[in-house]
Amino acid sequence: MSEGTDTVTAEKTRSRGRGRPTSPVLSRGVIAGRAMTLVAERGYDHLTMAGLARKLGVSASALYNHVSSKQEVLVLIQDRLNEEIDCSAFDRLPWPEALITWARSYRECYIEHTELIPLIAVLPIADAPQSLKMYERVFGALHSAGIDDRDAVDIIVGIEALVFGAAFDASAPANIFDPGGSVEIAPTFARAAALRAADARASADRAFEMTLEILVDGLVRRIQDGETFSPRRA
Amino acid sequence: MSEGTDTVTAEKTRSRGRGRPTSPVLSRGVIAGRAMTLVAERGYDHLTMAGLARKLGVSASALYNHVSSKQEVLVLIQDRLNEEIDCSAFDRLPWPEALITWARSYRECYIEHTELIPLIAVLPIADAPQSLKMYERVFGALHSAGIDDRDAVDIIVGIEALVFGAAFDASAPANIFDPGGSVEIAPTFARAAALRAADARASADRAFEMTLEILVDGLVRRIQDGETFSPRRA
DNA sequence: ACAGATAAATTAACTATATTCATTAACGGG
DNA sequence: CCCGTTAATGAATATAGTTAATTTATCTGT
Repeated sequence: MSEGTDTVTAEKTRSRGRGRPTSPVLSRGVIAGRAMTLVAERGYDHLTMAGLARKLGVSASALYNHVSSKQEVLVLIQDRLNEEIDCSAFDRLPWPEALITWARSYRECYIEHTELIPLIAVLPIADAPQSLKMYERVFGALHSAGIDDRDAVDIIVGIEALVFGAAFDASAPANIFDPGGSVEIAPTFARAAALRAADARASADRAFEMTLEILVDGLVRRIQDGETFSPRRA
Repeated sequence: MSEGTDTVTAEKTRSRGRGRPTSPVLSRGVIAGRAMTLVAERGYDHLTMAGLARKLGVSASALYNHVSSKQEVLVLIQDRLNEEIDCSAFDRLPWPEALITWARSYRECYIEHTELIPLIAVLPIADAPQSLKMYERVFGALHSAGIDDRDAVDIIVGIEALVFGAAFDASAPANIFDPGGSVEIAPTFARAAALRAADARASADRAFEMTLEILVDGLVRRIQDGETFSPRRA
């Protein structure tokens, strides 16, 4: 709520007609903030350039003086989002526990924004300083633990994959595994899936925690045993 | 290539003007097939109702006689896609290896279609018989291995999460981790990321294989040790 | 065989959204 | 004091998904 609370901002200090306002209404930061709250309130599919501009008390085309496309707005959102991921555990816990805490926080952030995952997962981080800072911190912890560079990156990538996938799962409807009228196709699975539907979110959390724990345990074990990280094939 | 090879199909057998054609050009099956090849050729963002119709030699609005929305076209695509996932390993390999083979094939299928993941990951499978058949097969293998119902579902969900996330990663551009002008923010990470950029796809494959292997190893170990699957918290 | 209902296509229009373009007006340095 | 820069404006364009009204061959019942 730091940059203007409602539709029209700075009404007094800027001219209402055409031409240059007394003090600029827009900036990349202001746009980012508004876009975030808009997405939080109404979901990504309601984020339109026109709607965003309206909330800012400005015309849509004015946005293009500060960002060159809607994609760029998403980059701004990404950086805001990644800023909320809690990396502090790397300062106070051994790396395995810190990794788990980080992954948990990472997932929490994206559960509310699964629509952004397809974009963010393949978005270069060149212009996202917060994301860079995060990676540096995680990577540093793994590096300090004696894990070689390539493996460390692979570990980060692997956990990120799990996090993104699990975020989808957590936001899926409870009846996702409901076979509907086709129980006869999958009788035994249907029985197990029914248990899950009772509390879909808790089940999703449990599956994530289990997978994450097994994964990190496996990493620790491999390091203790001095095994190589390279997989059997490929 | 089974249902018409080019833009206009069945030219001789149907009337060209308005009104009911001699034999129907469209059906859900035909639409699904064309949509699949279109997505395969040009990517999901080039799949438009108009473009699809053009490829079928038909007007866009004609599609709405067979599907009620573009979303429904996606459901058709989903079932076609899941049909291509190779589950045969569960018939000839021990479950840990079969699980790995299945996950590999699953990922391969979705690497070409990451745009569909956000939709498919949260799509109820009630009307997707192929997907149901797949789950029954995987679940059956885990059940036979003595894994209890709830854990078996969690394992499937966990691996699926990894698969979906890894599919994004594999389709990301090579420069995804390139810090651009901000090297100073993440100096050590930047060095490791540069190695990765040399062959991004191979690196993505390696990260996936490593994570998958550790995960399945961990599952096997827990079963051998008779440990519980429930995680430490949540 | 005929009449009406139905199916399956047609064209045209409607809506929403991103994006571009020419224009306008205040500010600030030479 | 003027002129270039900045940051807004509104109008226009392009692309999409979707709906509506219409047309006509085929099917069905009597």
